[in-house]
Amino acid sequence: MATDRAKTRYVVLGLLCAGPGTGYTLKAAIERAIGHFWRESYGQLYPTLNQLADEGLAEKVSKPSGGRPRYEYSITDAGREALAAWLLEPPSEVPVRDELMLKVFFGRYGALPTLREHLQASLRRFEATAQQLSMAQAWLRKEQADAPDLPFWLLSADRGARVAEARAQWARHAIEVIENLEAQSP
Amino acid sequence: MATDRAKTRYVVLGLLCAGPGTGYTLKAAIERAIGHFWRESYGQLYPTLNQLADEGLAEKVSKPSGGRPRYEYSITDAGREALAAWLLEPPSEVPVRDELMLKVFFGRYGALPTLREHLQASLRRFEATAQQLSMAQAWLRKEQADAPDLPFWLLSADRGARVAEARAQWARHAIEVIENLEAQSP
DNA sequence: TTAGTCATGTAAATCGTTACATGATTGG
DNA sequence: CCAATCATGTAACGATTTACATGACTAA
Repeated sequence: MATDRAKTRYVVLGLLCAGPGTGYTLKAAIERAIGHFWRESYGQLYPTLNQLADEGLAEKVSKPSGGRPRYEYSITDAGREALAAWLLEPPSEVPVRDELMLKVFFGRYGALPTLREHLQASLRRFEATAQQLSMAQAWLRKEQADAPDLPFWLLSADRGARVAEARAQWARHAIEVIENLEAQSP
Repeated sequence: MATDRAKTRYVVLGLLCAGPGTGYTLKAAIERAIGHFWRESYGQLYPTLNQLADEGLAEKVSKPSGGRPRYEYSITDAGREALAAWLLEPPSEVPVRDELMLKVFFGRYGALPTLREHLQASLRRFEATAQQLSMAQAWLRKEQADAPDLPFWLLSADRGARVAEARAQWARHAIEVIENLEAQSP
């Protein structure tokens, strides 16, 4: 019974709107398209797919490729309705849990050089994300120019890029602050 | 056995470094000080406190106030060591799961006015957070001017303010985009 | 007197990751 | 032939939330 805290269902239904797919291809699609704000594991994905099929929100069709078992899922009308209903509900707040920030906040009880290294590693990741999402936007504008989903896809990439850029700027500032602290104390 | 994916332990240990507290006051401190990047429930907090006491990382002392039971916890040397050891480890990546973004990404399958309302509600929250954290920084500089933790506290508030500001700017842009789409289609 | 705050916990349910288990196909 | 990729799943464990249960103190 659709516990409804489980959002995996809607991720799957949303992606199936763009066309049928297997557990494997959906996993790849999640990483590629929404990986900057959502992730799923196979352990979550495969049971959810079977559950959606049981509930009639998706249709499961065996499409073996070679000797390999393969199940393709497509969305049903009931599935589209379930997705639309969920889209109407106000989104729940982000459950924020950022371990880097914890280590910054409690920074005084650790070693400054280590903290700086954590920050530098994070900065590299933030920069990579920001750049990757900027490129994604350019690619979308060029290659998906007439997809009806385009504005929504652009918006999500844009949000990712902006947040990553803000995080990167903050990290640069933080590294400076820590370096100053390092210089002041032996 | 310190499963070590459980970060609640370190949140508690870190806060106890600033002085002893009860489960209730720690919950309040988490919300006030690190609520913009971390949250805990009582269901997590109280068992963790007892566990830390069992392991000798915190000391539990009964301090009833009136007829009311009350347990004050303080950090031990072993607790400080455990915190310091954890601070050395590289932070794990943020497990990102942002429901608003999911609703934006799948926006085409829902109603535009509803999406706009979700965005407007989120914008208000982002603006509130940004403003609140800016004020927190000013307050910290004034009232905690000589706390040795000051730079670390400022850094975390700064990160929250920057990210919230970036999100707010994005939300304003997103609302515009959705309004344009609404104007274009009946 | 009543609402709000202070205060501590447990139990059930669920959510989610990680590790395990297996094996075919494809490109170099 | 070997590594990477395609492909599906389960089991165990652990993390986390939510609801429940209880009750004293305090200020308006």
